[in-house]
Formats: sequence, C-alpha cells, structure tokens
Amino acid sequence: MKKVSLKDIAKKAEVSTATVSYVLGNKKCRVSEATKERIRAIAQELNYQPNQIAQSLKSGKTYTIGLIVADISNPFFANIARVIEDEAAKFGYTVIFGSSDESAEKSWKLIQFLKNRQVDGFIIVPTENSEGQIEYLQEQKIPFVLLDRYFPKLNTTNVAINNFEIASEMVKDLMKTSPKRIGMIAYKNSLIHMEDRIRGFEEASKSIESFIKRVGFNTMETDVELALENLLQNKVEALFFATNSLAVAGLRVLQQKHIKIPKEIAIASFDESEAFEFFYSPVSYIQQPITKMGTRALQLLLNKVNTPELQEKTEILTAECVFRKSSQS
Amino acid sequence: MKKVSLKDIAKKAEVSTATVSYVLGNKKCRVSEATKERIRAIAQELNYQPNQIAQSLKSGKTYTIGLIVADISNPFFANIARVIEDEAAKFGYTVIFGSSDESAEKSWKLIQFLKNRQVDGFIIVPTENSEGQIEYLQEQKIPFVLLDRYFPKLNTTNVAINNFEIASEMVKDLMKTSPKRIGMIAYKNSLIHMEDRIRGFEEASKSIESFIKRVGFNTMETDVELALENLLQNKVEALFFATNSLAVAGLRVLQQKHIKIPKEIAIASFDESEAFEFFYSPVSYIQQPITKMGTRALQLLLNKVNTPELQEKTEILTAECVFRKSSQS
DNA sequence: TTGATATGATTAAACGTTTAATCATATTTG
DNA sequence: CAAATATGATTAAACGTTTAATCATATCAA
Repeated sequence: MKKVSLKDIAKKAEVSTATVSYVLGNKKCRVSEATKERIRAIAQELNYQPNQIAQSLKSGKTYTIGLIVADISNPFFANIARVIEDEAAKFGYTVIFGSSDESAEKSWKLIQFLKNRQVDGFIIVPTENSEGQIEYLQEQKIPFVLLDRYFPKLNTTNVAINNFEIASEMVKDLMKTSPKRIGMIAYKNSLIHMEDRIRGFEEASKSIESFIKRVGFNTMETDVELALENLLQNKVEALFFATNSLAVAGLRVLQQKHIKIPKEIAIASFDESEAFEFFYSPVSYIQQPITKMGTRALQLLLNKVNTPELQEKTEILTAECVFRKSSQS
Repeated sequence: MKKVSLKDIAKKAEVSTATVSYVLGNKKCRVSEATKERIRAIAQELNYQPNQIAQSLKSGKTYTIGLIVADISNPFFANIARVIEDEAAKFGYTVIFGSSDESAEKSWKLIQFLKNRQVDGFIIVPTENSEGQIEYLQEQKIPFVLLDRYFPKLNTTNVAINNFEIASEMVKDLMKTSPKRIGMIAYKNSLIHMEDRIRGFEEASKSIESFIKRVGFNTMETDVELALENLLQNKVEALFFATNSLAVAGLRVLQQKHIKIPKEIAIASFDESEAFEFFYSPVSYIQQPITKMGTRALQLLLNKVNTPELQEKTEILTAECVFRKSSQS
C-alpha cells in the first residue's frame, strides 16, 4: 500500500506529471477539459494526497509554526495553545509545541529542533537569559512573535498585557481594607512581566509596609511555604500572588494553617484556576485575555511570515480584575 | 542570509556534496582525515543545520508524531501531551497536536491534515463514530496507538485504564454509608471508557436504587444543572461523576444550592482537578496514571513505527482511588 | 612489470513536487 | 498560402539531501 504520487496518476492517465500537477493544483494552464476530468477522476479513485514534505522542499514553506511555552501542562499555556491551534488551523497552519520549563537551555534546544524542521515562524514565551536566542532568530531572519513576556531592549514584535497597571489596580483593591502590612509572592525571574507585576504592587502599596518574597521555579512548593510563614510572622493583612501556580501553592498552605480569608488576610492572584472558584472564600483574580493573546500572536506572526519587512510592534492587551470574596473586607 | 546547504559547504571546501554528506553524517566512508576536518570546520563556521525537510523526503521519515486529543486545554490531556512531548524528545521526535472536541468530523480533518504532513505515526484519543477512521489508518498501514479509549471490535494497539474495576471500587466506597439512592453523571458517549465507568457504577450499586444521567459534551453546563436537580428530587445520597469536567460543573451547582457535602450527599469523581483539593469538602477522586499512559503510548507507537509487523496489544494500566472528605461518612 | 587491492573522492539518480521553457499541432488571420 | 496565434501537452531543472556505483590514483604483491 505505497503512497500514491503524482507519478502514479500520470502513468495511469498517460500524461506527464507536470500536467497532473497543473490540474490538481488548479493552476491556470492549457489542459483540455477532458484531460482535466480524467486526471481528477483518477486522483479521486486512487485517493491521492499531496506529499507536503515534497511541497515544502520545493516551496520553502512548511505551513507549520513552532510554539514554545513555559509548560504546556499549565492551564494558562494549555489554553493559549488551544487558541493558537484553532486560529492556525483556519489558515492551514499546524502547530508544533514544546515546553521550556523556564530554562534557557531547553528553550535553545527547542528552537534548534524546530528550526531544523523548517517551521515558518515561532511564537515564543521567552525564558530568562534567552535574549541571545532571540537575537539569533533576528539575524537568521526567522519570523517570530514573543508572547506574555519580551525584552524591552530588543526591537521585536510582542503580545503582552498591561501587567503594571492591572497589578496596581488589584493591589489597590486589596488596600481598601487599610491593611498595615501587605505581602506579595512572585517568582525569582527578571523578565518584564514579573517585574511589572511587582512594580504595580509596589506602586499601589507604597503608603504602607510591604514585603516581597521571590521563589524559585523548581523549588516553588517549599519556597512558597517558607515565604508564607515569614509573611505571617510579619503579620501581613493582605497578600498578592504573581501567578496562578503560586496562588495554588499558597492556598494549600493557608488552608492547612487555617488562616481565615479574607478576615485575617485578604488575597488576590494573577491568572485563573479552577481552585479559585472553589476555595471556601473565592479568590479574586486578574483575568488575562487569553483568546485575544493567542489570536493576535498568531496573526502578527502570519503577517511577518508573509511580509517580512513589516515593522516590529508591541501589542499590549488589557487584563481585567475579577473581584470575589477573598479580597473583600 | 540564505540557509546554508551542503552545496555551500561543498563549494567552500572544494569537494562534492556527497563527500560533505558522508562526513557530516558520520557515515563510514573513505575520506581523508584532513578533508574531514576541513569540512567539519567549514560546517561549524557557517553554522550548517541540515534541512530536515529534505532529509525527510529522502528517507520517508519525519520523526514527527501526530497527537489527537479531545481538547488540549483540558488539564488531563494537557498533562498527557506534556508527558508525550518529553518522552518523544528523548527519541528525537517532535509532536504535532490537534484537538478533536469529541467530534468525528474534526478528528477526520486532523488525521488528513497530519497524514499529509507525513507524520510517522499517531497517538489518538478516538471520538465516537471514528471506527472508520481507525480502519482507514490500518488499511494505509500508518502506525498508531489509541489512548484512553478504544474500539473493542477493532484489533488495535491501545493504552487504557481499568475503568470498570476502579469505578466500581470508588462507588463501593460511596456505598459504605449505606445510601438508599445513588446517582451518576456521565457523558452521552458510547465509547468504552464511559461505558466501563458506568458498568462499574452499576455493578457496585446494584443493591440499591441508582440513577444515571447522561449529558451532552457541548451542552454540558446546563445539562449537568438539570441532571443534578433531577437527582436531588430523587433524593440521592451519593453521587459519582464520570470525569473532572462533569464534577467541576456539578460542584458549581452543589455549592450554589448549598448542599452539604458529604452530609447530605457524598461525592466522588474520576480524574483530577485543582478544584477538588480546595472544595470545602475535598473531593475523592480516581487518579489516572498519566505519566505511564503517555510514556507507554509513545513507546508502543515507536515500536510499531520501527517494526510494523508487530502484533497489536492492549495495555490496561491501573488507576488509583484517592479518598478524601467528600465521600466519608 | 603486470595485475590486484586500497584509498580518496566524484557522479548521478532518487525522494515528490513545482514551474519556466519549449514543442507539436491546429486554427485563425491578412 | 504563409505567417501568426492559440491550444494542449511535455521536458527538464530545481528544492536539499542520501547513497550505490564508479572513477582515478597510489600502493602493494608476485
């Protein structure tokens, strides 16, 4: 059951492969209707499917895009991946994905891997210390869009959200109950999205005493526990989590310690999680426009793929605060 | 900044492309050490990366596998995808994924799409009414492994879990409190995993009155609400959810109606969810061996890819019950 | 010295497409 | 009727690899 190729059809129709290619490709060309019909019928009969590998080799296009996220098993990225997948399919593109685990080394491997597979472009959620990789892509003139984070120093096309403003807005809400001390748990990560969230927190809480605890990505669970214990000792009355993963780990500790939310501590978090809804005191959160982020990233990428000379642009989408019981006085 | 090809290296080294190919491919061949060194140095200098598209065309292998799941944004599938991705990378394979949304039509489109991209094989979470598609793959001699569900009538290689036994075990636990009436919420779906879960429920609850409500995939939220209202009218004292998505929808309704869990109704669910942990009465659940499912599926697939004449086999892994407060008397 | 063997490298075809250039024949035009 | 044009199709090269077959030269044995 060998694959059916143009040659097979050509042989059966007693014409050249060129003719078959013209007909099946619906190219404007001079082939009689009779021949066209015959070829189409045979193609149908043999269930011909063009070999995209061969087409790609010829055209230099694979209609494939590489998606590099931090971790596909994180709902935030899984949802974005889903959006990008659907959007890409509309334009005949397939998505190949990989998880960097916030490691520049893994990110680099993925980029090499996907580049060798001749992806037409990348959507990348960049890791710390990966500026070099991004510059490499620029040098190689490989189209890409950065998502969620970006490097202010590099002139690239980015899709991100208003981290500073929205974090500030959420923390201001936490401030309504006039806490004397407020805490934040963030990742040890110098990327702009994290820095902006922290700046937003600092801006909104500058009138009171604030504590910022930063935890490692790979030691997150235990770090969060230690951080929380410290914050509790410092008697914070409000607490802001920089991501859903941090919040979930934090909730686990808070629940275990029987801290009353929001009475003893008011809390809020970035991102979403099914956990937030079912925590006994539903958690206020910052909702990112995931659908828009995914679709914009893909569209900007396809624009760059099709017209490489396009100017770089940064698109900042706006997130929204969803207030629930955990932050109410 | 055109791509560097063998030809470029050959020209610079003043040898034929064949020689370059032999050297860089580390093929056993007769090339002097001096020439080898020269070629390698030039390849390094030009940062040569082989064009995998061309290699694939020649070899007929793409080192790419197609993964078709119901919905990549569902944590269960996102986690499996992550496992498969990692495992595939170990063997030099890339993963292309797509979501079928439980629609046979979408599934078929994805199969065609990925097949044209010449994937070496598929891992498929099949939808209802997709037997034909599976048989098509068999006819075409395209290697594949079915995951999570399969068609008992078809002789295929499958990775699944002991749905019947584990559902039965969990429901038996729910029976410990001697409820008079018990309910189950499942999907309208004739696939074996769903049927087995239901059979397990029926087997374990056959001594008492039981109610099974089946909801549509696309109308799930409202269907679950209606189903629950009906079950409440029938005064069930225990409730079993066939998947995490159903449970989350159910919890939402139960919480809203202020039903006391487990006092008024004891509950348990298949799969995991962050929600389960933070529900005021932590939800008992059936934990699927996700890592094992993913790695086994991939390994069985690669086995088939490498030795197509291999016999088909069904691998049934065992899930585990995690008992928590929601099902305790 | 002749033939055999070893060594280092090249040639050319192939994978399955696409497409510019060309060819052969038929039809139209002045 | 010859030249111009239209029509239907083919040829051949190209995309970037891989690899069997071949070639040219050097070295060795008898």
